[in-house]
Amino acid sequence: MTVYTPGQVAEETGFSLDTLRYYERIGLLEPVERNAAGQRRFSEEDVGWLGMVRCLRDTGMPIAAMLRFAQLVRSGDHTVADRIGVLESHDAAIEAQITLLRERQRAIQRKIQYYRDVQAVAELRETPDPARR
Amino acid sequence: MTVYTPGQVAEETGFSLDTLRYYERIGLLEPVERNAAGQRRFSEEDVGWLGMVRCLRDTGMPIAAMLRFAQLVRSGDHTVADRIGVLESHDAAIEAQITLLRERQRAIQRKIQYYRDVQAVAELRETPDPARR
DNA sequence: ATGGCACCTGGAGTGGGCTCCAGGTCAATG
DNA sequence: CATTGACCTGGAGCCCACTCCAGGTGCCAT
Repeated sequence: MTVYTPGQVAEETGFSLDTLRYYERIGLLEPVERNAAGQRRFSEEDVGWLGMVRCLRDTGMPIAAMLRFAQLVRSGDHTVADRIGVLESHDAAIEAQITLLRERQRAIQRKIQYYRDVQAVAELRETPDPARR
Repeated sequence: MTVYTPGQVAEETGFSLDTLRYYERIGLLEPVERNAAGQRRFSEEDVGWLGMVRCLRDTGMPIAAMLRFAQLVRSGDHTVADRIGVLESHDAAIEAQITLLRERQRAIQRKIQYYRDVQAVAELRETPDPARR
């Protein structure tokens, strides 16, 4: 059974040491195993769960919602349907997020084009008729 | 020249009255015109700028960056190239955001599929051999 | 044995972005 | 002429998600 030091986990998951401790404190992570000196040793399972947390966080799920999901995961197999429900609705939320992002992006791109046109006109003014320069 | 009351602007832009006042306070909005009673009357231009702010906010631009952009807009035509630069790099940031979101979304969808498989196996266990029920 | 390093704890502090509040002004409506 | 409702101000408060800190432990290499 492989175990990971806090430093390794931070490296792998991209969470800071402080964030890892914070997640454990608030119960997003179950109490992590310790070695004789009291230092954390993360299991494969911990690291896997942190991967899930990474996905959910990066897609905008608030910590409170992740805590509820964590509760489901800990409550055993009879919650599998509920977990699917949570993830499906989050999947839909991500889709909506992307749709909005694309919409706003198009508006910004139109603005860029507008500024380019403004520039082009300005240049025309500088050299109104190339043939006559 | 049409003007808009705070309520109308809130309605149209989706920003709350408090947020509109906050944006003016921090200088994201230039001092808004007032009527005789000291109440705000937003111009078309204000509303247009708020549309831009909406786009930038919704796509994750921090307020500090929007303030810098606002400065460029106010500094006159010679900043058009800079504005294009800001918007282009923000456009790229949005693209990156969407790419990450899609990546995470795929991982979540794989997880959903995994849970569905777990469920299927569980059902098999309940009725191991349909022919023999 | 001495330094350096990775880690530990509880608790306080930070930053971003609003959001709320008390107490007040004005204009229109019943 | 009293009430209602939309608005005003300055300032405090809030929520989220970390992040930092002081003071301490244990282990390893020089």
